[in-house]
Amino acid sequence: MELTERQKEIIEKAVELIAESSVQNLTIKNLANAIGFSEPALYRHFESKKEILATIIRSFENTMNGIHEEIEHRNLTGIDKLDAFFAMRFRYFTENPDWAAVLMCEANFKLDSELTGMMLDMMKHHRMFVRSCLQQALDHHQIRNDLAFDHIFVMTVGALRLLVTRWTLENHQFDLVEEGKSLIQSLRILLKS
Amino acid sequence: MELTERQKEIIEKAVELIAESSVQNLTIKNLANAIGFSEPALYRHFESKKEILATIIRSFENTMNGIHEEIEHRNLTGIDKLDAFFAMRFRYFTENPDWAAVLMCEANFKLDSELTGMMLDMMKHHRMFVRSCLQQALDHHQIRNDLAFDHIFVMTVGALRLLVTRWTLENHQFDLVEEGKSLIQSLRILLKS
DNA sequence: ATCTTGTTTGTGAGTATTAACTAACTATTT
DNA sequence: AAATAGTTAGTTAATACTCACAAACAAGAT
Repeated sequence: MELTERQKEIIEKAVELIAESSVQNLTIKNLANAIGFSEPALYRHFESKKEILATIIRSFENTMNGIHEEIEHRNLTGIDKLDAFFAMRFRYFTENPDWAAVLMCEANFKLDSELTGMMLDMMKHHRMFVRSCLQQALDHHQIRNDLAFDHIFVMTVGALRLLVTRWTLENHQFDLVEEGKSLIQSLRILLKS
Repeated sequence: MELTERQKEIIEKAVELIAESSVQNLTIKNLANAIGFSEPALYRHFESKKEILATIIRSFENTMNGIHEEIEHRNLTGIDKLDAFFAMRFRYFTENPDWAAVLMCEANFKLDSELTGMMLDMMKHHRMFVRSCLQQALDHHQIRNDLAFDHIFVMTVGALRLLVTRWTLENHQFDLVEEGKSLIQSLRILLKS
């Protein structure tokens, strides 16, 4: 799981290439050219193209785990936890916009059923975390209880997801962190009990 | 723009193949095999692979235009118009689940910049329609006015989009029309003034 | 009825290009 | 002398697409 500097450089460039258009743009040749060495050199650092994609998923998972840990350290509950989580996510995406473009679109990993599985697992983790926060918020009467739980979930996550998608399609022309904060504020107003 | 029966069959199969995994699964060979004729036979009906993808986008656009026309016939306003629009969309997706999977993911058309442009245009149209409905709803005081317009938009569309995405990922294991209706109901409750 | 002619829709055999990946070798550092 | 990280020159398979040809069918003229 420890990556060498060269490996980090490779997956960074790979993410760049995928973000530029799509996974169809990630070829060994393109990737090697982007880094500035020959195709076979790539195979000194990764077994296969699939392994590169798998590493991208694992790296992102690692980052998200880091965010989760930091969140747990802060002893927040319910809606404040969720708030902090999304704020940190937006900050990460702002610093790594290509990663946002690549990972918001699961189609990029449909090359292989194993990769698709990894992607679904990650999404499940994310979903469970958000749901637990929302459940906690409900339990603490931080949010209204006249709505189906699933609807609250889908509105919250759907709105925030779409914000990121728009930010990507509009070439990062607005401040995701600020807009995100503001959107979460609106969600809090709507959902408060 | 008029398609022959054979052409309709071809794009239907093409959509099936893309939905099955992704656009990477759409090759001339796969498509010809799925239909049951040889590769060159395809070129009797479409100039190129790109033309097949463009036809998919245009067909969907046509369907959506049909929905828009029918909506206009009903003389609905604001939130009722939006309601009817999404209900019809969900009905269409239920009857054509593969089309939902293919068209909810713009990455499937990043093969070519022209296709990407067509896709963005279609999304823009969609966005403008929804925004006009929401603006009308605001003007008629059907929805609360203490929230940023963009936030209302992103919550509404984001929630409904995510519902479709989940429905696709979960292999259509719930009734999209019913769940959609129920979600719209919740949105109306939240947003009413 | 049949011959001619043209159109439509298919075929088998091929093209050029590009994909992921490998083998054998070399320069550099440890 | 051994591991590391690169090279050139390949391989094999798949890609989108083309070409020359053929079967099927539908008029229209004889």
